[in-house]
Amino acid sequence: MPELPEVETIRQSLRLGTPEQPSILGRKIINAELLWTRSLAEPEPNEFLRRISGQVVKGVERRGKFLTLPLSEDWLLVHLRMSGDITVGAIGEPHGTHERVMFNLEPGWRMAFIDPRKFGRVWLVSDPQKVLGALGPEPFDEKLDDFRFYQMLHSVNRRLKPTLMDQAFLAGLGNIYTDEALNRARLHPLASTSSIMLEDAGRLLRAIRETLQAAIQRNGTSIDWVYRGGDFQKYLRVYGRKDQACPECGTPIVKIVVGQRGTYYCPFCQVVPEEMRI
DNA sequence: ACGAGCGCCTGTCGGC
DNA sequence: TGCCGACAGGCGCTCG
Repeated sequence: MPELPEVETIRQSLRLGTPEQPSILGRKIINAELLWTRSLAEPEPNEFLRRISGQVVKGVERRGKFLTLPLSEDWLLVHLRMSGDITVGAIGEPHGTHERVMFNLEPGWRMAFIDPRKFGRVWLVSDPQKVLGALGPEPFDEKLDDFRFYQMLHSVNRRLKPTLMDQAFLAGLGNIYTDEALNRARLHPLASTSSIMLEDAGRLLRAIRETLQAAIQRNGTSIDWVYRGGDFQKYLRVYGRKDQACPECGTPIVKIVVGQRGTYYCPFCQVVPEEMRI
């Protein structure tokens, strides 16, 4: 499920609460339960359980695809990877099937880290930079302007899509929104970063921001059994739409593999890069 | 510096 | 119906 818009949606629901559940802000963590040990990245289980008990949730923030919760003493960091989710419910309600870490909160609530595929990870650290330090800029960072983005693209020499998905380059894009943004910007996923003109870079940056903003407004994308309640899947232009008409020109969407990931694009709007033509 | 391949996991779907 | 491979929103590692 989770790329930046889905993590942002979860962040907002945890921070503000919903009609069914309260905000976790200001709540004390009575204790935690580790139901799948490998979901914990660090510290060791015993230290984790001891250290987290009694800490208060001071904030609910996000950095890239990480959920970052400042606690009274440490930082609780969560990465949902492919199938993670976080829910809040009343203590005493029946347990769900894929709960991996449970946080019991005062008074009578619990926050569950749920993760069917078990790829997600939780950290409890005093210095979040230890985990987040290598991340690239946030897509909405005001200091990130067209020229700076152009410079970034020219500081590497690789294919556009793997570059945009590299969290050290830019934090937050995953497989879906990269394809969507590239389509919006009319750029081919295999185009070389060094072939990008300043105008292309500006268009791509705007496309990334518009795509993410629209997805956040729809509460993210829900596909298959990994369901969060968002409905941006109704507005996807290319992702998962092989052989269907491009919303811009009607040309059937093509699926290829780039960096081992399914990649969808319009062969008419997103022109095959110069260097790949024979 | 970059890309391919693989491991980590469970669930779903399409084809036979 | 049942089985089996392909595939899935991510990322870290090794090896060329």
